[in-house]
Amino acid sequence: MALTREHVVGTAVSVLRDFGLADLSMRRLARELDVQVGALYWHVKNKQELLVDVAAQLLGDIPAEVPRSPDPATARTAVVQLATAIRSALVPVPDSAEVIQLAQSLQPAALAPLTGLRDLLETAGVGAGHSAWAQHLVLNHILGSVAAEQERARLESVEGDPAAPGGPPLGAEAFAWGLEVILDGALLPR
Amino acid sequence: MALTREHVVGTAVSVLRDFGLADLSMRRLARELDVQVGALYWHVKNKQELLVDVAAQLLGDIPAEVPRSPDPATARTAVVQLATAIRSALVPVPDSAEVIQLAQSLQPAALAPLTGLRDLLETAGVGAGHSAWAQHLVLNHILGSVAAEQERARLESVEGDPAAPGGPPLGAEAFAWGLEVILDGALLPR
DNA sequence: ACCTGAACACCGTTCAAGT
DNA sequence: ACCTGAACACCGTTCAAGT
Repeated sequence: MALTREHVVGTAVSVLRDFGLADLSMRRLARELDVQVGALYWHVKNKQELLVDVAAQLLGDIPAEVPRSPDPATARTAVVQLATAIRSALVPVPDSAEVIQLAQSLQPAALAPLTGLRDLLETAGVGAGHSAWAQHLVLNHILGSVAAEQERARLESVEGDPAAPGGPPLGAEAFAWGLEVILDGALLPR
Repeated sequence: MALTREHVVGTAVSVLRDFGLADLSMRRLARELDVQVGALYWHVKNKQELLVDVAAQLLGDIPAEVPRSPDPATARTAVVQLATAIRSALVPVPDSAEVIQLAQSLQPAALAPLTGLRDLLETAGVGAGHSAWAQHLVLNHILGSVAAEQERARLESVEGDPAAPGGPPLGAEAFAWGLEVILDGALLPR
C-alpha cells in the first residue's frame, strides 16, 4: 500500500498518544511505517509542518458547532462547553498542550475550533476590540490546565501514588473555576 | 580558572539570551566554556537540572518584596506590579516561557517569586482554597503573553516588518487587560 | 576532585540514485 | 511519482582513564 500524507499524520498522532512527544521522531515514525526516513520528506515538508497537522487532527474531532445567532447567556454556556470539550480531548494525549502551542504560533489558521471560541466570546458580550485577547486568555487557561493535569499523572505513574482513583479529577474543578473567573471578569462592564 | 556550577549556569543563561533554546545544547555550552562535554556532568546532573537553575536565575533579579500585612487594595496593586515585573524580565529572553514552564513542572519550589504571587493573591481577597488556582491562572497568562510577544518579534525579524517601532508594544496592553480580567473575576463574591 | 577522550545510541534533513 | 541508501552535521549521557 502506498504511503499517504494522511497515513503519516495518523501514525504520528498514534505514536504521540501512546508514547509522547519525546518518542515522536521522524526516524521512529519511519520505523513504524516500515519505510526509510527520507520517504517521509516526500509527503511532508519537515517535522514542524507535520506537528501542525497533528495538532489539527487532535482538535478535529471536537464539535465546532456554534449556535446560530445566540443570545449572550447561551453564548457564554457554549464557551464553557467548547472549552471543556477541547480540554477533554487534549488531556488523554501526552504533551498535547505543547503540540497545540507550537501549531498555534506557527499557523494559527489551522486550528479551527479556536476561532469558534473567539466568535462565541464576542457574542457573549466581550468588547469587540477585546475578543482576540479573551480567546488567548481562555486558550492559555486550557493549555495550562492540560499540562498541569498531565504532569500530575506523570508523577503518579512514577511514584505509584494513585491518590483518588474514583470520582472526577481535581484538575477539572480548578479548570471550571478559572473559566468562570475569566468569563466573569471579561463580561464585566469596563 | 576552575569551572564552577555558577559559571556553567551563567553561561547557559547568556547563550539562551543571545541565541535561544535551540542553540542551548550541552555541547555548545562546553564549547563556549572551552571544556569537554563530559566536564559539565561533574557540575550538573543533567540538562533538565541545568534548565531549572537557568529558570531560577531568570526570575532571580525580580524584586520579591511583598509588602508586610497589606490591605486588599494594595495587595491587588502589588500583584499587578509583580506580574508585570515577571513579564518584563522574561520578554527579552528568547524561549524563556518554555524554560519557566519546564522548571515549574519539574521543581516548583525553585521559583520563589511565583510563591510571592500566591500570597499576594490571597491577601488581595481570593478565597483561601483558590489562591493556588489563581496563581496558576496568572502565571499561565504571563507565560502565554511572553510567548506571543516573542513569536511576534520572531515574525517581524523574519519578514522585516517593524510595524510600530516607537511606543509601547501592543502585547503589553493585552497583558494588562487580561490581568485586570482575572483579578476582577477572582475577587468577585462567589 | 575535576577533567579528557572516546564511545553509545540517538536526532532532522538532504539528495543522488533507483523503480 | 515515490522511495532507498547513504551521508552530513548534529544531539544527551556515560565512563574508564588521566592529573
